[in-house]
Amino acid sequence: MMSSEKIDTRTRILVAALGLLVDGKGSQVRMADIAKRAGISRQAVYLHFTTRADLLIAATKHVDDIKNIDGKLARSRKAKTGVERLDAFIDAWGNYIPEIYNIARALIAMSDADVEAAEAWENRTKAVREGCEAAVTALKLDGTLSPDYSISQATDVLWMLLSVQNWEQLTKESGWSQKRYIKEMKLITRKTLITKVSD
Amino acid sequence: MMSSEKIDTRTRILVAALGLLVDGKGSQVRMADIAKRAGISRQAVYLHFTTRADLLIAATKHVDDIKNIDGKLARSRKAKTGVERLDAFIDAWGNYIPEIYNIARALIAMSDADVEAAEAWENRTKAVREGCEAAVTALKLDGTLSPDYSISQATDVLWMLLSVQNWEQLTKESGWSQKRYIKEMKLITRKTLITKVSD
DNA sequence: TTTGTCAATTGACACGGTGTCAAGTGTATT
DNA sequence: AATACACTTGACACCGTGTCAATTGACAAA
Repeated sequence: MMSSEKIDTRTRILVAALGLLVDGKGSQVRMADIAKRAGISRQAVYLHFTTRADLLIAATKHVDDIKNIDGKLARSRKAKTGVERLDAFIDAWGNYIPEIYNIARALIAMSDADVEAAEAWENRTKAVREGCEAAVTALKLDGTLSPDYSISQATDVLWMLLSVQNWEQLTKESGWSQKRYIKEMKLITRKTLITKVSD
Repeated sequence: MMSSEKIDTRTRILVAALGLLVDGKGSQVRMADIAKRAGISRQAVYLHFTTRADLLIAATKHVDDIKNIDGKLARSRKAKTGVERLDAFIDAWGNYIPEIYNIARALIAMSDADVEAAEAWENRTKAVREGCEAAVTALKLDGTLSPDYSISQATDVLWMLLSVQNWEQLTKESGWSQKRYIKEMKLITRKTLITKVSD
């Protein structure tokens, strides 16, 4: 029986889909392409996933498992001060974005056609928002959160700043390196969210 | 003959498309829907626009003409100081976003399937970027631009902050009012781009 | 009045992509 | 030998885009 060697067809499909999404033309990946890459018939894909959206959603979950985003985010929660925690969160999430960027694009593209896809993507962004809120709350507890904002408002702002679209714009349109993106985001969030330390 | 009264079919189509985009389900607007609303046959639409992308692009230009975005942006260029100019630009562009939001969505959605649509949208964002650059340059001349950034870097940041996606996230996801969006954007841009005046 | 032009109409169709269905094949299990 | 299961092949319905051909109706010029 061999526990390894023969990989689950379902995961082979997921891997194929991810492969195409990564080096492919974003949301233009068709069911037939995925099947071909997985080495099975197009129809067989439907034996494992009821719709394209279903498959895409499963693909993002699969990436989460492999890359262990939860673990990375958890580590950011251990930081002592609020500012350190903010930085750690930006490190964790900001460096995760490139990993899921292509799938994100596909999911976002499907979102206005497919409710399921929209919900899947919303779940993910909501999770990020929670991370933002936790970081903001830590700032508040330290007394370093800017008096301009309530926790909820500051969360809105941080969430906006750390959106996939902003990452996309800065790195893809403006040509920023990943390293620079992280560095500048830390700076911008400091400037906007953290109170002026004058003593 | 009557110069008015009988409106150009082409514009009737554009108006129909815009109407559907505004109160409709974003990018889900079909050629048949537009034709129906314009009161003509689906095929007749193709007598005026070669493709759906073509129509959508023409629709954005039509909005620009009607709402006179150029005029509004031009006014922002008259401000005396750099900071005033930045505010005026945010007022002009930020308040224009809701007008084009739905068309923007449709255009963005088509962008990874249709090269023309992608270019049309890119042209528009490029125009916004130029506005950002002009505002940033004005700050630089005043000596109020933060030493953290070169003109080009500051433009990247401002451009990112004023993206349609950020407007969408803050107003649609976080529930900010338009008024608040404008107010907070002015604040955030000040905090990130403007040097601390300590004297 | 006839002729021509032009916008629009009707109806049919090709294409590409998703999702479904039915019948068949090969292989491992019992 | 019988059964179950994963997968295959081939056909097909559905939808939306874009195309084509033949027709209609109005208005203008001769």
